[in-house]
Amino acid sequence: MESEERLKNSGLKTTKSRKAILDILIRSDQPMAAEQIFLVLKEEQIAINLSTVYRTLESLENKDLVTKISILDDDRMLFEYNQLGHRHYLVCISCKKIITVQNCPLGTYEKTLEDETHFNIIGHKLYLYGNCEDCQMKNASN
Amino acid sequence: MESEERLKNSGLKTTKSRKAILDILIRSDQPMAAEQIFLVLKEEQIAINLSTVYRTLESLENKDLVTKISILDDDRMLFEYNQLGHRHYLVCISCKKIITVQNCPLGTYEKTLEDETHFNIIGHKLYLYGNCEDCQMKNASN
DNA sequence: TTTTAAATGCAAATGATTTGCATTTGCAAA
DNA sequence: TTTGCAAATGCAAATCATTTGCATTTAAAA
Repeated sequence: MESEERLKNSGLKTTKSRKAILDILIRSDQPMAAEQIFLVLKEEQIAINLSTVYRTLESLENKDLVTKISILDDDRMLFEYNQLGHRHYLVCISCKKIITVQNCPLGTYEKTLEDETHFNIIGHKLYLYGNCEDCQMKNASN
Repeated sequence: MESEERLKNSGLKTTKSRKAILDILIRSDQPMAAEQIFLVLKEEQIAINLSTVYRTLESLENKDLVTKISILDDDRMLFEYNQLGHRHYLVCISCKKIITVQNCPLGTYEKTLEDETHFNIIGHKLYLYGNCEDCQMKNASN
């Protein structure tokens, strides 16, 4: 219900599409592509047009209810419910599973880099790639 | 000439396309999209098909002569000559300029995360976003 | 209940990338 | 130097993810 609260407070209308899409992203344990969301909606007999899914994700992103991430070797944009906390992504290069990681190893690095480059840094995205436990075992037995 | 050496040693044929594309990436101070490379080739009157640029980049990437990066809010794949050293990317969200950064703030973080998640981590990509000095000044005067 | 702007459905369009196939080319072998 | 052949390329079309235009529907304020 917190997401509906945030939706109401966002200035956007509280539409069926938005509630449904937020709900799916909240229930998902990893970022999803627009078409994946669309397929889940279909499974749940919620008729929403794919173009609406794209539009809705963009609206929600603009209001910070959703964040967009971009994984190398995946052409698609991925979206997740914005849990309002800093996070990184651990990606299995075999099964493509994405695990969110909370702790940030950067410490004061952004500040240090600002001093060196005269950039005004507002954020970062860190993706770590490797093989998950399952795929390690699978690969070892092949 | 080092790149031609690496190309010869890569097992790929040393074709005109490959030499030309590597040369352009080496001369560029930041990662480039396939179409940008294509346009520079055109400017230099080097007739190479756009589909060949795509194919060539993929071949070169497969042989680690080139690396592919993916910046949020840029649909395109970006490519750069693989200087064979770890690096991160500092991206200006206004002018989209990308600056390569050498030092890595992660320290032993990958190892720590491996212990926590039982992943076998093989690498990471770090993108820092902000405004460059030029765009800070430009934005301040608008 | 009405009104209205935002949201949506629909179909088409767009742009980045990939693909199939005929032809050309790099280069190893003779 | 020539030859043969698999890799590479040009070309045009196809594919896929995403966006767009426009008519209709809907959320919510009045």
